[in-house]
Amino acid sequence: MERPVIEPQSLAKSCNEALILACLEAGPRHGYQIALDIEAKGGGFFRFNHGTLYPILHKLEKEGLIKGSWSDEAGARKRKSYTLTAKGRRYAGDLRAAWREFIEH
Amino acid sequence: MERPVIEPQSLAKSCNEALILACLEAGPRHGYQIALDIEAKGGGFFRFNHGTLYPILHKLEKEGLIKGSWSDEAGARKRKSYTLTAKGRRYAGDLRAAWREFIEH
DNA sequence: CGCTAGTATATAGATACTCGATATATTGAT
DNA sequence: ATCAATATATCGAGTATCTATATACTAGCG
Repeated sequence: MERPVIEPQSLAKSCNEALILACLEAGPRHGYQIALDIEAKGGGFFRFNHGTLYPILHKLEKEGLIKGSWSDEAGARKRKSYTLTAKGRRYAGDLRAAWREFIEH
Repeated sequence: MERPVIEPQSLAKSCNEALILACLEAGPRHGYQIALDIEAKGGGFFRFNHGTLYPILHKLEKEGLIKGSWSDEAGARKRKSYTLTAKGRRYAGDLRAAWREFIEH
């Protein structure tokens, strides 16, 4: 099983997806937090669009790469926490390794 | 001048652009060679689409990040070699640094 | 010499994605 | 009470990408 989990038809598995998956590798978090993390980590270079974020999360969930679950704590605001699935973790690892070849000269 | 050269409205400066720029940081090369390099370096994970490549190169050239020049050697096939401009080199460096934060855990 | 495969750039229609705006609702601060 | 921040979500318009197609040169083969 050398091949990536999801057939990459191309590079269109966009920056957004790659960054979100890399972010979730560090641990589960909810959508808004992902956006803030990416903005902070990217040193202001990546400005995340909230209108872009949620559709991607839904797509990734539909593809089985991440899994969302609503928190139901009393007195706390409702939020949906996302975790990488086994499939998603493999995919994120492969994707990151491929990127590293270009990033580390 | 801490700010990136080109205002990144978002992440939409796609994977394709980031990879092409990172590729050209290693030295000038022509379109087809860029596609082969990215395929090879990405370990089969990135499969580059030739129909995608050339429009992006034209766009990057129009934005002043890269500069193309036709080789005119006798007996050799015509090809357009692309080089990073000063602006493009700065942008590519910033972009790579931002990506590194996510790639190197 | 004709055939095929690989090199090399380029464009177009259909599809998919992202942007920016908008909507809703809760929490914390002044 | 009011404002800003948190938190998720959707929609139309604009943009980018995919797939297929087109052109043309080079090298290798029998």
